[in-house]
Amino acid sequence: METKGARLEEWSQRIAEHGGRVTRPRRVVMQVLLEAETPLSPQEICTRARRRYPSLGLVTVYRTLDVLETLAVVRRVHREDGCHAYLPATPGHHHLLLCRRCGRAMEFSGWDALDGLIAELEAATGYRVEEHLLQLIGLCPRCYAQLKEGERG
Amino acid sequence: METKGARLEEWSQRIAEHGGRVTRPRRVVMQVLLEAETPLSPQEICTRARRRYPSLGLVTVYRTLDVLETLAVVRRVHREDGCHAYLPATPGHHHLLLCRRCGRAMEFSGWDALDGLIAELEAATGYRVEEHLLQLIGLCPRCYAQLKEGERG
DNA sequence: GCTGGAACTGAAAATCTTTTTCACTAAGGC
DNA sequence: GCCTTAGTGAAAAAGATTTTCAGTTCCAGC
Ligand SMILES: [Mn+2]
Ligand SMILES: [Mn+2]
Ligand SMILES: [Zn+2]
Ligand SMILES: [Zn+2]
Repeated sequence: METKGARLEEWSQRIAEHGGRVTRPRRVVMQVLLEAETPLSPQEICTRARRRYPSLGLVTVYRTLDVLETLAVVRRVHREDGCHAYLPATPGHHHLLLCRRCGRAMEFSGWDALDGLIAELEAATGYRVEEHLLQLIGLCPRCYAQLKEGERG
Repeated sequence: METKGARLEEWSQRIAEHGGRVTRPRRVVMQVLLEAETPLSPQEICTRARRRYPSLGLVTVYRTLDVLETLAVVRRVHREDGCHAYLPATPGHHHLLLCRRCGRAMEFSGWDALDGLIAELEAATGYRVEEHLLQLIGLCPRCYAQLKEGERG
């Protein structure tokens, strides 16, 4: 498993390669994202980042998220109650497993049995499928255990 | 296949059962949704509905969408460029097939080979999966044909 | 059919979120 | 270290959604 520091370094390099500058505000935003246990909204990112760098502007958070999204190192999470929370993205195509109780998110892949199903659907409908969005919502092991306990009393 | 009128009637009944009133503004919003070829934003719904009922307030569109979403007769579509377009939902659990060119959307179901895959994932991760969001994005047959034609000259 | 009262409506204002503008700052190649 | 230019933060603007409120309309009960 990759350390936080290594990923920060990696993201910084990606920004530089892309012709961008690695500034202090950007570094702080990246750190907050990398340390988060759950997806965070721009507002939440700003609040947390200001604990370390109080003069940070919310505008810069938005701009940094744009950059990171372009570089595909962060991903947006879609939920019924709002779709503007961001998560570090491991490279490549991934799906998301979300805990509805604690908010924890987990990426997974290597699961493209989905591909066979998509092929079937293409044959049946005439549609050409290019990409997909798959998110599973439920309970993480920890929250599931806690809820079962609660039921007992 | 169910007619538009029949579905309007059905939605109205659902509202009444739920203790709500079937008012003229609500009926107009429902009609617009039922006639749409693509998912529509609240703003778009309002514009179209005003052609028939000019005094309609945008607020009422928001409120009506809330009601219809609660009754699960409309569904929100999630896209990278925004997640606030609404679509009539056929009852039960469904997935979405979206055309990235013309915007047309198509629900599909009866496809829960996905269930087997979810069971595997639960075993592997310890997560308990309760619901999921699956949207496939690509080209509808019509748009695919047109694009291929365009390539030729 | 009327009527009374609660549900619903639209305008305006308030609130939130995101984008734009602009004068100033600081990365980082030289 | 210096220079250029990308990036920054404050403020304002633009957009989206929610709240408030006085007036209207639906419809259950007569
Ligand atoms: Mn996939
Ligand atoms: Mn399904
Ligand atoms: Zn979404
Ligand atoms: Zn199409």
